[in-house]
Amino acid sequence: MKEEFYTLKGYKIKNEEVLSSSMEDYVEMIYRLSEKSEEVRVNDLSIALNVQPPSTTKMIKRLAKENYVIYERYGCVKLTEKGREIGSKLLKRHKIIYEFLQLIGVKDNILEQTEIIEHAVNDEVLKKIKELNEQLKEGV
Amino acid sequence: MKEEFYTLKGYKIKNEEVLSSSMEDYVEMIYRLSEKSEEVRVNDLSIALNVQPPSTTKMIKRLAKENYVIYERYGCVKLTEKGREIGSKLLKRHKIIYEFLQLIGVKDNILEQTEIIEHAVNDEVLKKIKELNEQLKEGV
DNA sequence: ATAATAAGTTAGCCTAAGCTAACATTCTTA
DNA sequence: TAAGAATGTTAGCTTAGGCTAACTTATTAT
Repeated sequence: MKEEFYTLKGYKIKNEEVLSSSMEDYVEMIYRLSEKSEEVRVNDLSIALNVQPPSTTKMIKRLAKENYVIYERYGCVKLTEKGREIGSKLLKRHKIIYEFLQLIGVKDNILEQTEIIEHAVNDEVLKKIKELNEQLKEGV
Repeated sequence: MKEEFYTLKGYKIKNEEVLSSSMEDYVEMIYRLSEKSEEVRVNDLSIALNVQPPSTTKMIKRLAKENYVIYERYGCVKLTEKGREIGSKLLKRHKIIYEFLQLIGVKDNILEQTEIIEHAVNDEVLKKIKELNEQLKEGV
């Protein structure tokens, strides 16, 4: 089997990935915020993601067009069933990566590293890391 | 300490990262190719990275401007000292991630996953994963 | 030595995802 | 209930990093 290298962008295109990293960030955060307050608004999201409101508006529109959220101007953001499923999956993924980093002894910027790495792992890798976490916890 | 979330792009900006993921891909590949043939040309790189030649030309110019490579039109690409150091580091990083994925039993698309994940880990995480690899190899 | 081919460059387009400035809407409170 | 504050939207800019089409330069083979 020939080795095939791609630039990162190349993989994105090649995989016709459903959600971009940014989209994932927004969906994951909407999911988080939904757990606390029924009302998720553009402003909350912007603050939570350290982004300016126009960026959020733009992304929300896109997510709405692709049926991850329901939204109407000046209203509040609600995940669709599809969005909720993905959000839940993304949050689990986040927690697994976070735990992994803790278990291997990473000390600095764990949250930041989690946020960066989580977008990079596919289902199989995530599953293996999850199993590894269990092993690491046993062998305390 | 307050939790701070950023979108991926947010981290990129925040960290004023020296090399973007794409730049890393190019430098790493130039380094790889340099190991085999003294002559690294735009075309070789384009093929190796699955990218069209104009993309390579553009990136090479950028890398030259930022002193990672030396290049003159229609010539061949050479890493500077700085570029070589980084290339070597990137290649090591690649190998560590690749080995990690093998060790935890990932079977599908290991190379692709490596290429994606490698850009996401910082020095500390890499060090911890490297140590973990050693442990995992011991406990065969 | 010239014609054909291969390699490289330039110009200009596209998309994603940020941003600011300016405007619109909604909420709050005197 | 009207004014001011807060929130949200629109328009349009920016940058990175792809792409194609068209052109230029270099190499190879007759």
